[in-house]
Amino acid sequence: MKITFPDGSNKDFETGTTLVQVAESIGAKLAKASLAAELNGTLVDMTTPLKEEARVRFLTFSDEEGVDTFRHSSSHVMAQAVKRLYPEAKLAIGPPIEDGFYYDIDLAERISDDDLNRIEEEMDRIVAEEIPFTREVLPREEAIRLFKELGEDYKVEMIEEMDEDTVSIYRQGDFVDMCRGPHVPHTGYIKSYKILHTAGAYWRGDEKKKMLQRLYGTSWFDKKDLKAYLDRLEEARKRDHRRLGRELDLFSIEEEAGAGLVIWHPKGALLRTLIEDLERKEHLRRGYQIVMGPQLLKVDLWKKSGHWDNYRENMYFTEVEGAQYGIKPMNCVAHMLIYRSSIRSYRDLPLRYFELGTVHRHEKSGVLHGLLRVRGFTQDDAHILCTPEQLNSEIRGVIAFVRDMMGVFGFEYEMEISTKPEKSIGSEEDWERATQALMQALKDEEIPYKINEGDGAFYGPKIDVILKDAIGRMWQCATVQCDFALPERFELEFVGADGERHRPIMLHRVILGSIDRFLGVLIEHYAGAFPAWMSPVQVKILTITDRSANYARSVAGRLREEGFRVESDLRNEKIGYKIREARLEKVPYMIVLGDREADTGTVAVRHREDGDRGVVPLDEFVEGVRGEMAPPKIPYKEG
RNA sequence: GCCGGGAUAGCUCAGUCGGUAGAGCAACUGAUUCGUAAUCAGUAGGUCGUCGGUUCAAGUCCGAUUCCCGGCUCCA
Repeated sequence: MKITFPDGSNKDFETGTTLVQVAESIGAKLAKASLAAELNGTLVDMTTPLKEEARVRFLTFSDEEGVDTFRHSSSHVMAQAVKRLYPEAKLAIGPPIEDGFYYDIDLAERISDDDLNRIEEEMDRIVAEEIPFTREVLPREEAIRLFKELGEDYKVEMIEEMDEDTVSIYRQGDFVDMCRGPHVPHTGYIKSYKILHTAGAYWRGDEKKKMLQRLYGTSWFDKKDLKAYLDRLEEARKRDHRRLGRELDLFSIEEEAGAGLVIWHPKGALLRTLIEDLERKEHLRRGYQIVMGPQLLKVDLWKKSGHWDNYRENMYFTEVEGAQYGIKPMNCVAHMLIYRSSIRSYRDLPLRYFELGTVHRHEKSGVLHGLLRVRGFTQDDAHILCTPEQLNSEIRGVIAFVRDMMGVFGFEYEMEISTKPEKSIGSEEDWERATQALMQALKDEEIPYKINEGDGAFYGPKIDVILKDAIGRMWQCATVQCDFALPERFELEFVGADGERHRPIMLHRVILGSIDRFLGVLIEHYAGAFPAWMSPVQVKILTITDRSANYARSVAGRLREEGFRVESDLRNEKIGYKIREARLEKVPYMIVLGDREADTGTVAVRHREDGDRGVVPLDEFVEGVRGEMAPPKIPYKEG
């Protein structure tokens, strides 16, 4: 029986040889590292005996499938430990996820953090026992009977909904789980793991269904990798924007003021202003017009826009002299009124209305999260009204804009297109054309994307841009949405070249999204060490002794004249202490001034990254850093 | 909103069995005038998230509530 390997080589084996034995014949190292294998394109266990000639690829922890297999087996080991300690526990699902795995368990008793240690101890025993994972294939009915006997109601429910005639199950000792597999050969593989925390999770992700207990864990082939991962989590904790926001005195969110309402302190407000100034400048360059709408609009207008019917739950309302008003959750309505305020010709289009609009949304209490999920935030929002012919180039303009802005901050991002959902308005052709326009725009700009079928807004498809925070959570920032509904509801029109009235198409788009959320991600991205142009304090002047105070004041004055943002530390403290504090504040440039510098009109420059840069004349320092102190110039070609 | 955990000085945290509140850092005061990540000494700082209950006595036990943390659902 001939077995062929990925490099094209092949070898003969007797029928019935297992994959483990095949791997061993190649090398003990490979056999030890192989977690599963791909047999003629299908994932199988290493214990699988071979019947006929085949192509084989061994999967180790450096293959994605190998990692998934390993973590999936880890979740089974954890589940077995749980079942040993809590025989009445019912198992739901236990898949691998990025960097780990989880298992959802239905158990009346609450699993506390102390219990996690007990579960880990039980897992240690299971690992030491090196229990083999064995696969069986049962007829569907028999599998249902088995899991009914075991009281595993969730497994029964899943099998009953499956189409297949047979079901594969895996056993490890007295533990049985329904599972597609594959698994590692035995439990002894799972040596480097940790149960991280518990959480609630709805059965099947449906908030109407029962809340189960989810145990999150992580596991690695190597002890070193586990430690590296736990260290990485610790590092991420240090760059958490909520922690840095307090340490750098950027913002606060206070119980007294209300949940999800951000209070920007001077340094944070300055940071925000710098970003907003850049945005205004870039929008004007790209043919947007800056507009501003009110914070409250009458309820009738929200009824007309559809928000009353579709978004009321998320809105705040107030009453003034008997009239009902809604606080805006979006900026679009005022923009509609601006468009409608005069007769528009096709020659006027596209019209691009831009607003740094502060909106308020009533978010459920459990979802609030620092700056990343709040109840009041400012969007860099714009509504583009254009003809159907202009749609493609307008979308491309937005995509290019997103790319340019993300480039400024060095962000990696992912793009997704969300298509027509089940509940939607508008004609089939409109949807098709809009979706094609979005796809074509991404193709034209050579940006890869994935498709989220049926995830679009009810009024149109959208492109979403997703950024990651410090611990890998994904946050949506930029979005481009086609909207047919609002132009219709507000009866927007333009006079075409044919002299007839036509309906414009509207693009709703944000580039950074919520400025607040974006800054949260940005703080984590830079770990608080912002590039000089956006650092609230760009230069901190540190004196060696009181004697240098006057010289320090004159240097500070000169730098301020240059437009640099400067702070001075003239306290009677040792220089090491002042440097330490300035470092913790993550100020990009420190200038150390003592008698030597005062006598020669020089400054001793220290940078937060590379330390002491030596002594230079003040003018030389100014010219040397002028470029990085100014907001970046973004390359932009019109058209 | 749901599940679990939590809230003690500006920050990080300790506080035993219910018996009158503790540390380090920060702050303030004084001394020190110092050359690239923490000088020394002293002082002050708390309605223990809030409201209610049990008790002779509550930071500690019970209930409610607000907010926070980790997830789920939802989302910029």
